[in-house]
Amino acid sequence: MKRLRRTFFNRSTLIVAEELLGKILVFKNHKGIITETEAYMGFDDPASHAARGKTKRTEIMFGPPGYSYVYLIYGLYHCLNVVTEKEGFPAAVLIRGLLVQDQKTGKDIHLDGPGKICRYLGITTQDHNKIDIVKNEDFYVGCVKKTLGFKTTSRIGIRVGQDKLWRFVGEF
DNA sequence: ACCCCGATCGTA
DNA sequence: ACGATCGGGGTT
Repeated sequence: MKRLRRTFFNRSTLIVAEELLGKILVFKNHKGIITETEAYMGFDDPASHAARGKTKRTEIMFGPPGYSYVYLIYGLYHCLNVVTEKEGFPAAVLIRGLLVQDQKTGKDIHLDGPGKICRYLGITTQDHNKIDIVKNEDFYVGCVKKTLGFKTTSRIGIRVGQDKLWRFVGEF
């Protein structure tokens, strides 16, 4: 499958978040259609982990685009992001929705939530943080010709930064 | 060393 | 509405 290159991720995070809708996430033997994303970017976004500067956890968000950022939330769940924008500007897109076909049952499963996605795919901070998904053989985003319609809303699960409509929900 | 809190999810 | 569960990051 043709895959997204670094130039795709080296753009405005809002554009990347929107255009990731309908693309295919490939992880090992799994494939799924991305149905929901959120943007986190810059120093004026209080909901972003990286808004108050670089730390050991968030340094990947300051790095070059096209890398995974996987973090543990509430001590229980992992969340997958893809780093966006030029090196030095902290930004990433959170993958919140994925439509997969279960390999045992053949049934469609809508993984609606970032924790569910990582749990289903087996993505962890320990094993899958800071991976270059532009180069990796079994962790990348594939191109798709179709683009989905979408809506924007405020982001889920945050207390600050709710004024920004940076959640992108695909219509499929 | 200590404390608070969180980009969630399942159950009630 | 709430508890589970733990690492990050700021403060002492």
